Amino acid sequence: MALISKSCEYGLRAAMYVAAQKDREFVSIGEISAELNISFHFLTKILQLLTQHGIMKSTRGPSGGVALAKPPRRISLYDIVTAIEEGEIFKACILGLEGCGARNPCPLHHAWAVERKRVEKMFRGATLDKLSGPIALGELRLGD
Amino acid sequence: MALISKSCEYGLRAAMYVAAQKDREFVSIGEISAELNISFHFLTKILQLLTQHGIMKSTRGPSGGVALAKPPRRISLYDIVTAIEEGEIFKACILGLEGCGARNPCPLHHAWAVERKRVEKMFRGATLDKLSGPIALGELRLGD
DNA sequence: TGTTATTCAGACTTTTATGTCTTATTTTAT
DNA sequence: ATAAAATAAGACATAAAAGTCTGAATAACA
Repeated sequence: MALISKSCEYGLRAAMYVAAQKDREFVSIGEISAELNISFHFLTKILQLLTQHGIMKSTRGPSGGVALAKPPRRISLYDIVTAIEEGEIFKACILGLEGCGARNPCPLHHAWAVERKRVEKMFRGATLDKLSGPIALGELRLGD
Repeated sequence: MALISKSCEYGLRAAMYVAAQKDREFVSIGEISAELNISFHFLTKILQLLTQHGIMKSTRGPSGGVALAKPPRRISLYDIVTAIEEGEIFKACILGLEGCGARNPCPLHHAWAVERKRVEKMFRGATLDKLSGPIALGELRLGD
């Protein structure tokens, strides 16, 4: 059940990694890719999406890297997912039918609408400030 | 949020279509593909998976086609999904981490485990007998 | 000022998912 | 028997996702 794409998985993990580095602001993409075992160039493109969406910021040159562009409590995993995934991710019909909705529903519409909403809430509620502590302490893992 | 693959969407829709044909047992794949607007050869391969898993049965020749291999109340959308999708679809970590579990969890493990279980229940509870009536009446749609 | 470490941009390649086509096999009916 | 209508099997093609590579731009520092 690949709810989200690899790009998205990587973006989420990277953002949480940055958030967990409390004493530093900018973290290099090289470090993130090495620590989380994600292809450097691929990750670079994903993080560029996040900077373009105002979720992260970046500076080049030595001691450069990426950093959160906003206070961690104002960045949720929902923000990250919607920045990376294209399309109305939390609106789509589970059977892929166009225009599936309360009027003209597919057989799973009503049941799925409930679950979809719950998952959306889960992502909206998961802000980086809540997650960064346990991650920094090693209680929650982002890699192997 | 493509929870399931296209193959899976097609397989689910096709099975529900067959279940909704109360007065007939065998339905040709050509009819299903035309009615649901799914590529004929692609659908053929998907339905072969379902017959190989004992969910459907098939006969060749004129008036042949595919039919449910079991009473509709004994076929759930969960059965269909797990027959088509490979891997432990309802077990996977949302961040794609190997060995994510209660011990050694990813940051989303606990929250996601709850939702995942609910979605699994939704699929398990959705048996073809419950869905076929409203579909046959045109209250629930399977295509455009 | 030059060197180095970094992100940025985009072309390119590989892999996986999706879709198409052709040929064989089976079944029914004439 | 023969023809027609269907599934079975598998090769082939296309599209999308994932991953790689190269060069340019930028920033820090000696």
